Amino acid sequence: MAKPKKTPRPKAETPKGFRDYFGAEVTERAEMLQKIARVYHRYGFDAFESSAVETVEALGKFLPDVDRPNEGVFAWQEDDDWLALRYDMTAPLARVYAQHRNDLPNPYRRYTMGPVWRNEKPGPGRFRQFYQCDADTVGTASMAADAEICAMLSDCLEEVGIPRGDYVIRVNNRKVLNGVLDLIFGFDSKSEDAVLSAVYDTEMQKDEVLRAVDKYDKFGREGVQLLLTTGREDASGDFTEGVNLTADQAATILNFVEARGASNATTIKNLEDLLGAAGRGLDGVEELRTISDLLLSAGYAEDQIIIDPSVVRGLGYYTGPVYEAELTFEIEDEKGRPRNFGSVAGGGRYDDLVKRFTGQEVPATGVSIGVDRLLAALHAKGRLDTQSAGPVVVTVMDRDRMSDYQAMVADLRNAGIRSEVYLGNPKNFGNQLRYADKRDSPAAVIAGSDEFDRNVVQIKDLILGAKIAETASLEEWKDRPSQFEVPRDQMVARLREILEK
RNA sequence: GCCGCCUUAGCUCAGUUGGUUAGAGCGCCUGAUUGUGGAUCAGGAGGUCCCUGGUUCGAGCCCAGGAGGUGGUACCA
Repeated sequence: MAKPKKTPRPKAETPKGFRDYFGAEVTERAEMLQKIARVYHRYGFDAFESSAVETVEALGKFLPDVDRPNEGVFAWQEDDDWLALRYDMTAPLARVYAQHRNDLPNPYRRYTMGPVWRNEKPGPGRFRQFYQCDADTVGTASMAADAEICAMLSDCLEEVGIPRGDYVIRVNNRKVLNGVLDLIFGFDSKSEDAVLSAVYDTEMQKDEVLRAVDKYDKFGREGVQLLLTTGREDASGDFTEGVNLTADQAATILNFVEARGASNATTIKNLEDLLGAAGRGLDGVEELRTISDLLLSAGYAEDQIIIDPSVVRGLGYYTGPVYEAELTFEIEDEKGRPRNFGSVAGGGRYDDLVKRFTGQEVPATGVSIGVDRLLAALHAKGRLDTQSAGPVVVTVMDRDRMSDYQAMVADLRNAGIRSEVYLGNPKNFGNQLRYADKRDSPAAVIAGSDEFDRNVVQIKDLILGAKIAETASLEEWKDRPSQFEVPRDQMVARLREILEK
């Protein structure tokens, strides 16, 4: 006899960076997705859904290399192909558009929602699987498309319960930032006479500058100043290399980042003044002016959508306008410290993404709403009625009358009332009410032989009962002030009254 | 990836200078009440003190290494 090998029990745990969603968490998100989708639909976007798995090749430059095969994405090899879970909705859209471009209308406008996956270190409120809800317009370079996206984003936020004034959509333009960098580095690296290695170094440095500017929100002027010049030490004593710019160069950049004026018109004027005669930066400013004008005439005020030169949105694939939605109200974390929620949505124009597939430049612009973050923000703010209504529980007094109890829930269900018969062991009656309590049931139905003989049921208002219990003495409590008797044929009507309260 | 902090019951945490049987609150289960949620009272279950090795007569406590968690930071389509 072989020794029976004890197989270790599997640990019941969610993998790191993932989580489970129960009851109201699922329905709340479904409702939010539906609200956002309705706005997108109203704006004329078409519903669309693609597979969660793409070839790594189609997803883009993030090829898993030999050393770090899973860096960033969840990828695996199948025969000779590398496959991966999508990490956003935009890269799949570029693939789909390139693939079906002959059959799709032009411009193509679609919205889509679903989970995306990122294989990276999870943080507080940051998971490796999360929901996004995207809308994009592919095939037009018109700034009207960008303006529309911003307007729609504003509508979405208000639709899900964030009133005007509690959010702001900040708009910037990559072309302006690049114009600033041209100014700093003294030449356009794309020109003919540029030395190749110098171009490379400069481009690297430009990326680093963008990264530093992106942290303006987090570290403030001083922090970015340090990052741009000599480097910065964080709270834990870790040191981040600086970009080694001169103080003058850093100051020029910071002047742009802080160029926001009291109104969009002032901001635009500031940007023009700072850019002087420099080339491509001014194109960007002109685009910002167009977007701002379009939004103002569409009725979106500058307390909702503002031009803010400090918006960067990563290095990314963005080529023109970029947008970011931020919640402006303060929330507190578990320890009561005020916390900044950061951005809940973002997007921008990416004119080169489809080109990877087709070789032709296809202008496109779109937005992505981080649904989980938005939900978390609403929760933290207490703007979500978390009280999920449980079912009416029909208790079991007499197991031989099961068919009568089933008839009761059938009546309730036919009347549209969420209800169920207690299916656990009915021996201990107290447990049945405790169960109803735990389920957040609004009411329980009670009927034993006594009630059946007289063709009545007891209805117990559990919400009222809980309220009474807070103050009542034992004797008052035992008196069952929240319970009353009704004829069987009035059960549905009386329960409906309770539910409507 | 880098830096810091942490790891004892389902949860939140005590645990003295290294000392014998590791505790509390909350939660859970049972009963007082087999036809009634809360409160109260009585009782009960629940532990690989993260792992491995070392020091010691003796380790939850000291030392070394590892793992996991967490906070910051870096990267982030």
